[in-house]
Amino acid sequence: MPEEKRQLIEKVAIREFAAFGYDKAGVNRIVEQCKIAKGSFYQYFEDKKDLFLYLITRVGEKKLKFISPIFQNPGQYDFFTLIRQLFMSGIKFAADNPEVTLMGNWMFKNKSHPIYNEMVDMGLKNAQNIYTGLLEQAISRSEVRADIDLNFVSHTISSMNISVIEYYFQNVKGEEPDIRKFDEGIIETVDLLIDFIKYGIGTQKKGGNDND
Amino acid sequence: MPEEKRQLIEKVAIREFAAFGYDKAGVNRIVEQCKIAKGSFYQYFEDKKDLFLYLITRVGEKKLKFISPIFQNPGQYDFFTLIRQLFMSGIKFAADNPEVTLMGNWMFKNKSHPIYNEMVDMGLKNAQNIYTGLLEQAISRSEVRADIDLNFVSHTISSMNISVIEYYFQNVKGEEPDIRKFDEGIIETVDLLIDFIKYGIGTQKKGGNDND
Amino acid sequence: MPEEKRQLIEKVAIREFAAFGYDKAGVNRIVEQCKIAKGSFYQYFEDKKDLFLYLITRVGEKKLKFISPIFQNPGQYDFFTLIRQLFMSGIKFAADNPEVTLMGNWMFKNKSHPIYNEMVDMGLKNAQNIYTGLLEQAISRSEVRADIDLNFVSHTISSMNISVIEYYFQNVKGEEPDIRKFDEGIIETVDLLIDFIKYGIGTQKKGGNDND
Amino acid sequence: MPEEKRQLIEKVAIREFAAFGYDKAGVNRIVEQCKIAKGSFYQYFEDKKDLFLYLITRVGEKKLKFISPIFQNPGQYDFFTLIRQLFMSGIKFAADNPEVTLMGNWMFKNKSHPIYNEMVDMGLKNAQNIYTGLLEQAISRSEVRADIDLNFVSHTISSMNISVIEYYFQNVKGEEPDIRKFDEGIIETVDLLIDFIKYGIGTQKKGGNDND
DNA sequence: CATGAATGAGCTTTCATTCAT
DNA sequence: GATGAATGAAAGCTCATTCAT
Repeated sequence: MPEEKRQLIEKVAIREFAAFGYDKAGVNRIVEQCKIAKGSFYQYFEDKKDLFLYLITRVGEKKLKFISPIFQNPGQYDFFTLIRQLFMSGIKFAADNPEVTLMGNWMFKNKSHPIYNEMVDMGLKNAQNIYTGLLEQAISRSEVRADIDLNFVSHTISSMNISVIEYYFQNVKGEEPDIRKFDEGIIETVDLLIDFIKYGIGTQKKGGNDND
Repeated sequence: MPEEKRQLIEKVAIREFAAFGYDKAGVNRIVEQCKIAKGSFYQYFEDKKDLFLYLITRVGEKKLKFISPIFQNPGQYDFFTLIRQLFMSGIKFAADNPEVTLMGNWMFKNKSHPIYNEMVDMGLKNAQNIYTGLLEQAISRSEVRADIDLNFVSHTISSMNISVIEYYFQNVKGEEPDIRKFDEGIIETVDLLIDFIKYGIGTQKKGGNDND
Repeated sequence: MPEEKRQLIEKVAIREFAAFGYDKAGVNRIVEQCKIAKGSFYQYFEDKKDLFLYLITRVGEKKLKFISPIFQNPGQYDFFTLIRQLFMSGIKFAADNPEVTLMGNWMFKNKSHPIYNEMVDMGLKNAQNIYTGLLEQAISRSEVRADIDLNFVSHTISSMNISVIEYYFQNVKGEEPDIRKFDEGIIETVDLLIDFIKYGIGTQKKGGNDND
Repeated sequence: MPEEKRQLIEKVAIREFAAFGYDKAGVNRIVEQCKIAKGSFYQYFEDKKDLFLYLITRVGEKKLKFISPIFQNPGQYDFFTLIRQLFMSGIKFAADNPEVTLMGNWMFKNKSHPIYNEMVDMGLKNAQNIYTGLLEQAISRSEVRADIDLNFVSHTISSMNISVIEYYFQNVKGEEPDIRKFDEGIIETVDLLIDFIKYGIGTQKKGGNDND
């Protein structure tokens, strides 16, 4: 399969899955937009499922490459700075690749869909695992309270990651694409969220350990 | 429509929508499981959409009735106690009505689906609005920091609500239904989450205002 | 079946058949509008066909009664005066009973429909037969040329009868129901048609018999 | 779509629409008779409506091509000769293409059907317009009386055109297809009709011009 | 390898008719 | 007699997948 055609199919198919979700996405529409024959499509990909899993894999790689610079010197940042950077690049990635993001979010939100299990069987890690690792490190460095449930907190932070991206999509939809304006607004929002994660939203200081 | 049959259809249809989502849910499967004729179904409901919206309405009513005791004396609890109770009864409701919950969550996670707009056109409120109101009150009482973005925080707490329910479903799926065990585990989890929301997960006290 | 209910069903059913034709007419809609039970309907009538044929019969009787005065002294009028009167009362009947007329016209225009044969098997005469009789008499009185094909001319005049009614329906649709205006316009139109039938539309006199 | 199959579908579908009308015509029956899969049908045509409108267009073209020679030298014939030729070729066309004709007549007789408007929106002319133009010309040439209602007469002649074709179908149905016999009989019938239109059927000459 | 016509099980929905109450 | 819930065949249409060319 020539590189050019592969990229075309990828682009069109991601848009399709992003717009309709896995079930309602149509092979017909994809091949029509790509102006390739249906038969050709089935020579490149076994079936719709194969295409989807291929794309999910590629998307994962792409996103990982996008955020990997953050992990080059993992020791030099504290946990909250790290996840701030992760959230920021997550949103930057979403802004640059909205369709890719929508597709990824669809998968995240449809973990009961049969195809989700097929995905995990392929060995794809999801973001949650990353947070679990970072949290363990942060606890060992005393940056994070030790009395948390690791799995639960990583799951929750993961949800917040998706949540903030969706919030962004909902609130900037239709606005003029002033990049600076976007940056300012979203930096503020992420900072609020990190603040939220770090300190909560209560006015009282935490429990009895304030006086220690 | 006799009460008995209405309940049967309701139960079967909720399971269907929960398992497959709106689009992939099949009227065929529903009538087969109910052992009623296809024609009978269409005497009870105009179409698939009608059934879905009817169920969503019923589910909303049911859930509202379930959590309404919390709002009987809204003044006597502080914000964090209130949302703790909301989360708790949300999870209790989810545990008692897993399919109903899955169906509700499907709707929550598919706000771009055409049927979502039809639902809001019917006047159904979603959970987020509740949080916005509670947060405003909490800020006026100085229970919550005033420098938060109301919409964003209510959106995030709403997501956490769903998130914790999903976490619960994933982690107790398959286990024996030992109610006591569940209660203990989930109380702990919710408390952790409320703690999370209230104080964050950082070991440091918030900013400079500790010394004020 | 009480008289009151019979008349209601008749009225509603005629409107239904007029609006949708035999095939698309719905028993559901009829019983809904009549506010009678479906079961009751099938106690009055064997099936949809039975209802239709009953109505067609009644309509035929009604129309015959309406135009019968014309035939009380058939000898006193010449052929063209008679059919002028027939056309006139046909249109008057159509104006007074538009739905009945539409239903009758549907049957006239769907002679290839299976139900048409069932109708003729019941022994219902159609208008064409009337014209055949009148034409025979007119020829014997030398009011009409003898070199015509009886069946063909009666068929054609019959078509014209329907045609003028349809023309009327199309051209007065939406106008205010000023009866006088209607009468004037339609009298003129019928006179033109009778003129048409009597003398044709050519400017030349017929053939060589002008010089006789 | 291969020519062979296109012709098969066309033929079968025209027969179906001719026999049952638009609403009762069944895609199922069509594909069964063509021995093609249902899916194939829907690759050729968007839906039933698309098929019908395609056929009506084709039929219109076919008929227009059939009668177009008549209009090559429109000036050389008087009005009555022209419509005689139109009627004659109309019947000839009907004899050669009975199903096509039945389908066209169905449309003519169902002007209140929703699909009729879709047809006129496509820009298809109906026969009536042709007669209006010819009549205007004929009046200016003093071949036709000037005191007629143009719309009404063209509408009536149009009806007669359909009427004569139906008369023909009814009276030759079942007879052996002796072309010569047909020709003789139908020529006679059309001549009678033209005579009818030209001079009417009265024995008296028209109005005051008898004494000229 | 490329093509796109062919496939057919599956979908949602309709409606005349029946029959137990 | 009255009722209306129950019926199920049949309709129009979709779409992932196959395969002969």
